[in-house]
Amino acid sequence: MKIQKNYLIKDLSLKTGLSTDTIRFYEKKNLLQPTFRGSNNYRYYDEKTLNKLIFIKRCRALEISLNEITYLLELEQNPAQSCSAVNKLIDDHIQQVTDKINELKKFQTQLVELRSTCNTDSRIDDCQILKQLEAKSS
Amino acid sequence: MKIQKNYLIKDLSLKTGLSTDTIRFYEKKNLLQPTFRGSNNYRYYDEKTLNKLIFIKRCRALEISLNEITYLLELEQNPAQSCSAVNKLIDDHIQQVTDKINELKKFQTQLVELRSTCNTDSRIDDCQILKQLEAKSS
DNA sequence: GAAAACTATGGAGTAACTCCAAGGTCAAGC
DNA sequence: GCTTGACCTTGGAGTTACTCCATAGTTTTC
Repeated sequence: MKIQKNYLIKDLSLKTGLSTDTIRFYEKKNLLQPTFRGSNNYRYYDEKTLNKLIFIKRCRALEISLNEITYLLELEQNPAQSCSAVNKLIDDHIQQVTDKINELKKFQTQLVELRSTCNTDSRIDDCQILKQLEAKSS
Repeated sequence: MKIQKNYLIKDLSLKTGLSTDTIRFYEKKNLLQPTFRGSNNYRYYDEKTLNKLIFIKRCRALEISLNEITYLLELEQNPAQSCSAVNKLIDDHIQQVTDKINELKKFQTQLVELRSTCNTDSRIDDCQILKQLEAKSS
């Protein structure tokens, strides 16, 4: 026999490290609902919602978007299905992260090269960095 | 003797590849102003603004923020000053990019590891990916 | 019985745009 | 002269994932 605990929003906040604002924001985005509202209109939550929030937090820590999380939560509703969709989502996300890393590395290279063209002693009107960023229309 | 050309916003758009919406947006953000307004209230620009837009576009291509660009444009107003502030801005920006790359690499590693725990044949309720993202409260 | 600590709602602000609607202007073709 | 199309204007909403604030009601603590 399991004892059903009810949590106020602050309890969830303390247990998850997410702010109450964030939890209410997730509700507005339809990621979760309070189990019920008290007569004072306060939100009350159960253990399941706590676990859901922990799930969301772990996903966010991997930069998985709220839309992607919504999709994962939907998938969890069909326990008998193959988890290929989960795998695909993670694969896609890995690809996104990889693409972003490559893009940033390109910027990094260009920036370092740009930076190397100037030394601190120059005057602004002689700054090679600014010169290179400016137009060479001819 | 230099011939002074006037451009409409569409001309700048075609020459820079930035949308007219973006150019108006930059104006709202105080990065630039039209040289004058016609009697029809149309914006007219000169060559200097065109060059400024090219400058902004090149900075944006390196993910330099509009705030940082504003600062660079201010620095250009003082040609006699040392360009150490420019160097510092670029150095800081390189650091930001580097930090972001490292963060993403961490995500990448964690995601690849997470992904490796599951194969496509599993059922959702047996999916190791979801299991690991869920709470282990005990 | 008052103050502190909680709850609620709604709205604004962040970054850098993009898209849209409603309406005015201008040049070309007939 | 008139229509058509391609411009131009402004203002506001939508995107992502929150965060912060004001205002107001409730509950707990001293």
